Amino acid sequence: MDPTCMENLDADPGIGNLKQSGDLASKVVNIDGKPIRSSLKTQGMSQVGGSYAQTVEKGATVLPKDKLKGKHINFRVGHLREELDGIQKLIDRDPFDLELRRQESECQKKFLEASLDEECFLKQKSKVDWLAAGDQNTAFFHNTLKSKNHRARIDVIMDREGVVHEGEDVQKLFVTHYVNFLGCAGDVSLEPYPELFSNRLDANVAGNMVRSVTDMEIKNAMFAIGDHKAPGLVPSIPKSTIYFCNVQEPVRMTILSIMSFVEGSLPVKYLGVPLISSRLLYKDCKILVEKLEGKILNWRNRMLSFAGRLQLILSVLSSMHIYWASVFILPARVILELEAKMRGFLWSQGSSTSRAKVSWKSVCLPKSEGGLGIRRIGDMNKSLMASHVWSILMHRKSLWVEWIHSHRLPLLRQFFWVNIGNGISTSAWFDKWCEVGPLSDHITMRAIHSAGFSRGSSVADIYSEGSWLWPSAWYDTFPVLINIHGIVIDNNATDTLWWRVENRCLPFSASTVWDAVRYRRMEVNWVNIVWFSQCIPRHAFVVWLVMRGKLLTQDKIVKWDLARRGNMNMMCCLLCYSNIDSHSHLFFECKYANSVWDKVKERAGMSDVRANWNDITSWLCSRSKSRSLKNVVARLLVAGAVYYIWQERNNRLFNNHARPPDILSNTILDTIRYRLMGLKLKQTEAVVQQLAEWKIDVELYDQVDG
DNA sequence: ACCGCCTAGTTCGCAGAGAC
DNA sequence: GTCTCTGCGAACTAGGCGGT
Repeated sequence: MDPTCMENLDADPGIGNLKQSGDLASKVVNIDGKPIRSSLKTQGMSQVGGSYAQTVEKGATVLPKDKLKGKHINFRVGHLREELDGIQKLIDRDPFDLELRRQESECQKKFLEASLDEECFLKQKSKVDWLAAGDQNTAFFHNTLKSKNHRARIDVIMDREGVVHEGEDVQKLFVTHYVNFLGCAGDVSLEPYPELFSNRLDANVAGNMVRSVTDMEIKNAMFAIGDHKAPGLVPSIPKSTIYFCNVQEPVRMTILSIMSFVEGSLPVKYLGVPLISSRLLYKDCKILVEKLEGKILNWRNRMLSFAGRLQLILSVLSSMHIYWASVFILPARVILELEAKMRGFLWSQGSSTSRAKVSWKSVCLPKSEGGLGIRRIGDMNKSLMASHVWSILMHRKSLWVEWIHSHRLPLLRQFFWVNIGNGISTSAWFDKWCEVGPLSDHITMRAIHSAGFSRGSSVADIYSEGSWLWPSAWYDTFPVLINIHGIVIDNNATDTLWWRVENRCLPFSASTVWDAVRYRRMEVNWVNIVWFSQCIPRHAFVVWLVMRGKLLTQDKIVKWDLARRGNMNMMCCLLCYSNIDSHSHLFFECKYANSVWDKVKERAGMSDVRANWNDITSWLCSRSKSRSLKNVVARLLVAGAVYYIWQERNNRLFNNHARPPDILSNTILDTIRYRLMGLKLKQTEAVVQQLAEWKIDVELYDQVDG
């Protein structure tokens, strides 16, 4: 055994502890194979990973001879690693060099193979070493043995009086303990003393207690439990708190002494939301705002793109308030602040340096209507509240619903549509069951009463045998009644309630309600060319801004400046130095932008399209439904060109950093090429042809069947 | 016990100023 | 062009107070 072994053991914290045998804590040292690893280290082998101890336990497998190349393998791994490092450094300097990329992947493959060989070899080697070193009279062997002894030994023990025993005493203490525990020689009769148990069961009852129970008995017992009771449920004292409201002091004290619950005080939280007796105030949900703020603060230091922030808003921030919004009607101020925080995060990552480019109202439209698909908190709140209203109208069984029905209902009825069945449960005057709306909108209570009906009349009460029972004079007084046609009363069907939006009866859900109450706009035709599954999100975001005409271009700044100061600043497009920049100038009338686009448009199949934003978008829109690779590529390229030209413009403006147009167009093409390489495509003839144009090796692809 | 009056606290809508 | 801040009045509610 290598004499340096002991030093290495010391270097390893787990093993080093072995020396301090007096230390109680070190008694349970875990050696799990570390000595072996240490011994391998000393023989000049680098470790590759994996547990050597495991391999020892699993038993030897014989490796083919060519795998056992020893030091040669080790040398090869080191060499390949250096080579790989070198190539990667070169790639860092020039990320777009394709030859280097190819070399890297080749080298990486070789490196992985070599490391695998090395690992196999070392595993095998460790088994051989263990067998050889195990039984020899070496320091390593004795150390291992010593540690095993320590692990199984008790040096100090405390008895039940709290006296600590050490050394020899430990052994004695154990013996006396077990002598007492197991009992002494003497009376071993199993008959207890008669006075030990005063109450005894007679043989009959005792027999009953141990007989087997039938399934029928279990069933009967279960069904005997009340519907609202759980078997064996008793209030838990520590988990329960008692709250008083308007209770006099002596009564309160008496109740407290009987119940032995702890008295609680409001405000208290239940299921994560505050339990309060009055309406919800701003200070009750301030915590929600603070939570959101905390999240944003956590993300502040990350460099996130607009698209990244949008994703966080959609997936994290937008869901934080949902639970509260489903329980409470949130105070307007809370909604206002939550949205202000989201807004601030989206546009300026929590700091207040930059301003919103698009109004929040528009941002919160669905993507199909030109927004970003964020939902307004207020709208969500309304729609979630509506699900409570829904359970009221559906008479869901609950105390709360019953209370609402007796105290609060009459105001809400008119908003819902009833399909008449037998007409019994529908109010003739207040429910909406015909196109003209609730009849109470048109007919006065006085008229209803003088015609012999009452407030509570149902549809069934005013319709019989195919005709209406109201006086014919009503048609003169309330001409709107002429529009009400006969209805079909089906005595076997009950009246059903529907959520009705624009004459369509929909099944109820929070999202249909949200869709009905939210702010809406005309659908935009460009949604599919901005947002599609293969899009590059940060490109898409800039294109979205362009589509809305909201990039902060010079023509806009000039306009405000004119309005404010009445003079023209000296501005010019930083790409071509001739005109001031504007959306139509940048995409792609500008000489610079045009030459960038020129190199790109051919690949997009848009050589014949004029380099004008309107022409380009209408060309794309006419193909926006298509999901063929050709059209996806065109959208990707346009978005890429827009993104990089806008980036270039800003780089020149803020960083004083300029690139020539062909660098830009190459960057665009490369970026799109990498995107294409990451797609999963069905390999049709057209796809193969497209990929060949991009010089993408079809072999590299994850193939998708069907 | 019930009613009306008053106050404090709150939200809402609106408008204008100002910042970028 | 968008957002924030500010101020204003209207409207509402809870709770206190005093009178009947």
